[in-house]
Amino acid sequence: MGLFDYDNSSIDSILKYTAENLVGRSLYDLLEEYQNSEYKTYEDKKKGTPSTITRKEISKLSKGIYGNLVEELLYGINPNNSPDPDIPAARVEIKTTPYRVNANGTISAKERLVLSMFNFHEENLDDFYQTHLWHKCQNILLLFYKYQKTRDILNNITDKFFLFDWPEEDMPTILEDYKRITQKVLEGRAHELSESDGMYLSTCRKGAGKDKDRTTQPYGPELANRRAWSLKSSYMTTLLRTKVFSQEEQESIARAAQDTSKPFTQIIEEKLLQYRGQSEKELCKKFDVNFNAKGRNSTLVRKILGLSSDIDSTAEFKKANMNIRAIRVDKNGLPK
DNA sequence: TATGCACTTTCCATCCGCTA
DNA sequence: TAGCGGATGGAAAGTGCATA
Repeated sequence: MGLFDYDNSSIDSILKYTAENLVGRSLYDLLEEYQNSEYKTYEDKKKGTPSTITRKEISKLSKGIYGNLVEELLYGINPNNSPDPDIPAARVEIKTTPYRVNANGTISAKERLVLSMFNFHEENLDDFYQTHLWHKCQNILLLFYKYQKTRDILNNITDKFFLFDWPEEDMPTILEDYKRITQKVLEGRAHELSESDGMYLSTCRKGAGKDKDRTTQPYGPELANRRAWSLKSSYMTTLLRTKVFSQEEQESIARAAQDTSKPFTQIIEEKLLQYRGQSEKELCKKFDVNFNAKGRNSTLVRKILGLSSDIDSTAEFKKANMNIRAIRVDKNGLPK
């Protein structure tokens, strides 16, 4: 399937397109395809009119860069903060969210999933199915990527996707959570809301901290922190473990995380050998390392291994009793 | 049983881009 | 330009488990 080659009114088409065009690919791959395409938006592709707009660079420092880039590069949607779903015709909201692999090999959600802002004045406080939240997030296309602290985010690969359409068996709990939360607002206690109000559905704080970003509430005089609807990280973790990743996949991930069958040096050597034939200079360029800088070798090795700069203190290296400085890449990019 | 460590959860803070 | 929405990063506290 080519870029933007999906039917934006069909959930099945969107899922098929996602499976074929996103899973297993990095944002660098997507960016390359996007740059080579004459169409820059879904609308232009449908009209058959090559785009004339120049793509606006999104800062690498932007916190929402991953989600914004996926929407822009893969689905041809310009980043926005509309209260409507990202793909209105199919009522699909796209959310990217990280998961992490724990030291014991289990999978957890890195974070709660923030759904949409909770406007105390405008939100429907009686009927969940009449809320802005439901309007926007009825169908959520969850795109999961593995969280890696220091890795260049453009190298992240989306490895799983899941259409979250509010599982029937979870709805009684979610509706109870909704009641508990809205009851507080109806009683003028929006300022007392907490993430622990719900089992699955909750509200998390938004905006600046301290007293800098408080808002009024409809039934009480006290200013309350701005809040957003969210699915709790514990619920997201359960979702990952029961519905997103199969038992087999989890066992495989756990085995890989706990694989002690190979000496650590061998694992490292195998990683470095992927870059056989590339010079150190080429590798420095590829991994954005200053070729002329002191200590470039260790920086390069760290980047190749996708490990943090405080690597010498990480559990893996402690376990292996190794020091990164002992690893060298020669002028041909081979481990020595 | 006390202690330390790893993991999990909760909360706070901040940033960036878009819109009115 | 202020406010809003979407997102990430990190600190602190709670919990469970292994070990001495």
